[in-house]
Amino acid sequence: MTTSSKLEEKPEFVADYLLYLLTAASEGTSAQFHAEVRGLGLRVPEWRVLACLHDRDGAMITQLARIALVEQSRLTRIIAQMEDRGLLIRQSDPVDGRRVCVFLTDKGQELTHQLVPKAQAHEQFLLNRLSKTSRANLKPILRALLNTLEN
Amino acid sequence: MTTSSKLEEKPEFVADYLLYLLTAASEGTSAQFHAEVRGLGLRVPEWRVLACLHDRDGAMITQLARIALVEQSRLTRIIAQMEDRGLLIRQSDPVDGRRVCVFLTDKGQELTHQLVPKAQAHEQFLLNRLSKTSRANLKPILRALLNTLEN
DNA sequence: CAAAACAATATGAATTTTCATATACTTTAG
DNA sequence: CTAAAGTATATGAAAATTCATATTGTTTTG
Repeated sequence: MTTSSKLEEKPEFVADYLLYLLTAASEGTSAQFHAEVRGLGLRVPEWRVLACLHDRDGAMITQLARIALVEQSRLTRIIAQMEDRGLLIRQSDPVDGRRVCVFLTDKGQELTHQLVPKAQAHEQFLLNRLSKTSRANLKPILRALLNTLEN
Repeated sequence: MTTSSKLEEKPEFVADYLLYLLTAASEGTSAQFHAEVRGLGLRVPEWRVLACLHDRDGAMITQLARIALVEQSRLTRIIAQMEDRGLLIRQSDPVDGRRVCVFLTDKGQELTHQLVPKAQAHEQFLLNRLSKTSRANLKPILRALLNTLEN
């Protein structure tokens, strides 16, 4: 027999629920870094766009939306605002006229080169607070979890 | 010397960035379940409120906001809508008149008792797709990560 | 090749979310 | 006991987000 009886509360659900742990960990850790992002005058999805363009300058809107985890029509407006602020430029794809390719401007690159190292430093800060084995296992497990979603 | 030279692209940042992996894993896995939630006519934060109340019926708004990862003024409105739909009731705390305690109605409990097992089944579905060691380590590592945030 | 199906982006309009702050109540300090 | 400080919730107004769909361009098919 367990320690609980019919009259006691059932054990807590939320505190041990995988999706809660994932979301809380994601939001909690991100919040720390997002404060730095806002300090540089960017909103979170804007930072994500910069990070994506860091890897793939000239990506099209749909790609950016998928990688930056932002819905397409929302991203279209975010990109427009970022263009207004001189962080990037849009250019219609000569090969496929439906596509809009997005390129960092010098100003956008400057911000990106400021933020990516900060992001990496923050990641190290987080990982350093974990035990050696947790540190070694965290990313591989998350990748495994992501892989299960692909089929 | 590595395989990259000055003329090649630097290795991808985003795909291996911890906060990206966490957010993508969280959003990707959650999306599967959130489809079920919407199928029952609930929005995500509403489901989170039900789950919190499942554990602590009568919790106050601020507590719910913290556990459900929703900003307070937003939660106030969500709770109001849920009350209109007959899922819960608000009751000012007799001990501390500033507080508003939230209780599930029968209708709310019914929905909750439908969803919590679905959530647990989905969690098992996810965990079953991982290797034995990943399965064993995922939650403890996430808890460790959450613990690093608390100080 | 023309028509149909498909794909990428943009946009209007309703809804949601955020931010700052008001309001109401409680606790602390003097 | 009263004033000041603190806490919980609510709310107006601006901004962001979503959803459905329009628009434009491309690919496929008969």
